[in-house]
This record gives sequence, C-alpha cells and structure tokens, in this order.
Amino acid sequence: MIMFRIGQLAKLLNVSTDTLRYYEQQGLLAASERSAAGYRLYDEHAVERMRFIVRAKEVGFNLKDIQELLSIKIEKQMHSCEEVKTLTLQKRDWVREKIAELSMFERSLTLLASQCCGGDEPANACSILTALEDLDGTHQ
Amino acid sequence: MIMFRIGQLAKLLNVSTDTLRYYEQQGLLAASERSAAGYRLYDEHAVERMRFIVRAKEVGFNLKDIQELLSIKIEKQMHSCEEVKTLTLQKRDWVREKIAELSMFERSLTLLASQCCGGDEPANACSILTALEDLDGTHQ
DNA sequence: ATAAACCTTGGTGTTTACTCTAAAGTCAAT
DNA sequence: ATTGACTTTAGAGTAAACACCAAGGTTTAT
Repeated sequence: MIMFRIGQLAKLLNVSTDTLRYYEQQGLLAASERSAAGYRLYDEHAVERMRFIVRAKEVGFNLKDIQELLSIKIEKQMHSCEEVKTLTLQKRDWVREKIAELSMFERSLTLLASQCCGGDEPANACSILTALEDLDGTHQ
Repeated sequence: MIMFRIGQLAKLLNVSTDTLRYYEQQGLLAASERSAAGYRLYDEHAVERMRFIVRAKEVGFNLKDIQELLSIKIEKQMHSCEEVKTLTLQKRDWVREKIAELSMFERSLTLLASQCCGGDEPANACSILTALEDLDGTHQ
C-alpha cells in the first residue's frame, strides 16, 4: 500500500501542507494513520477524498458546502439526490447574486471611465470625480 | 452653520455610527470639530465628503481606492484625469476578473445540476457526486 | 430629577481560507 | 557526524469592513 507523507500529497495535488493540516483541523480530511514518529500518512482513500475536495472547490463550493457534500457522499443511501441538487442550485443562485452585484459595478465603472477624457491635464473638472460628488446618474 | 452629531449623520446617509468612527480611524472622514463634551460634529463639508465615499462604494471602489480618490479630489490640480481614469479602469478590470471566475462557477454548477435527477431516491448514483469523484468533465 | 436616548473610548469578535512562525523532532545521505 | 530536507505542535497573523460590547459621561424631555 502506497502511503503519502503530507509534503508528497501536497505536491501531488498542488496545495500547501498548511492547507492539508487546515483541512484536517476543519474535519475535511484526516490522515489515514500516523508513522511511528507522528508523521501524517495518507492512503489512496485519503487521496481520493482530497481530490474530491479540490474539485468541489474548483466548481465554486466553499469548505462548509464541501463538509456537507462529504457527509452525504460517505452515506449515500442516507441522503437523496434532491439534497445534493439543492445544495448545488443554492450555490449557483448565490454565485448569480454575486455576479449581479459585480455587473452593476462593472457597468458603473465602465460608464464613468467612458466619460473621462483620461488626459494628462489636472483633474480639476474630472468627470469621474464630479460624478461621485454630485447627485448620481451613475446608477443608470 | 448646521452641525450633525454622529447619529444624525449616520441616519442621514444610512450607515452606522460604527462605520463613521471606523472611517475616521481609517483616515477617510474626520469630524469637523468636537463639542465641549467631546462629541463628534460634522459640517456640510464632512457630509459631502461622506456622500462621496458612499457613492464611490456604490460603484465598487473599496476603502483603499477611496483613500486615493479622496486625496486626488482634495488636490485636483496636483493630479491628472489619467490617474483617476486609470484607477477606475483597474477596478473595472478587477471586477471583470471576479465576474469571469464566478461565471465559470455558474456554468459548472448549472451543468452539474442539470445532469442530476434531483429525485427523492438515495444518492447512491448521484451524478453530481460521481462527477466530483471522477476525473472531471466539469470544466468543459 | 430622572429616565431615555445619545455619545465617548478601548477593546474584542466576525467571516473565510489559509499563511507564517518558532521550537523541536525525524530521516536520508554524505 | 552532521547537513539538509522534512515533519510536528500551538499559536499568531492576514485581508476587509465593519459589528458588538462594557463602562461611563451628556443631552433632552418630561
């Protein structure tokens, strides 16, 4: 059985050893066992679990979500597809809200920038500054 | 001359008194003076400065950006339009990057959700879980 | 005169996901 | 035998923008 030490696993999955220790502390990923000297040792199951965590992060889940996903995953027959899909859709909705907020920023900033000459001259009558000073037409 | 106490200004601009004290501590907005009892008093200039801060936040600038904008604003002839426009465009680019990240999340999550039946039955073969377990086709 | 509402300071807590530090023990190789 | 790379722990620090708290002084209204 191949066992990885923390640094090896970290390198394999392109994370830091601190991250692995942090995940352990957060209850996300325990080492399979410890060596005589107390070194963390990870087996294939742990590697797969960590891969799952990494992938879940890549699609936008945070550590709390991943906790839930993992606890569902280890007892699949105790949970329904619906639960998993709900988690996924809730996260997607949250992401959409964030995108909506940022898109408003994007529009406002683009509008401000487009109205500014951007020249080398002093900013005495800079349209961006005056727009922020005066009553706004910035939001549409 | 109308002077506002901290609570009045807070109510006027729909922020908390804590926020105003925090902005003072961060060097964003000082009270114009103090009353005999040590109460912060804000004049029209302070109100306008605070309005500027609020508007700048509304379009997506953070407090550090706003620091810069304010220091440009108080010495307009020492700075160019270009500086202001650059700040604005940099912030917009940052916003766009965030939107791009979130959009990838959105697509991945939508794809995952669409492939999941979402039914009441046990999650043994839940497509979302298996997608996160197996080598990904999640990123396109 | 006394209660309610307001203000002061200094300090801690919140969130998220790590990152860094220090002091010490372990392992492989020269 | 000792260097260098690796690991351990506990604990502190980081970012951002506040929110909350306690203990006390001030104003305002009744």
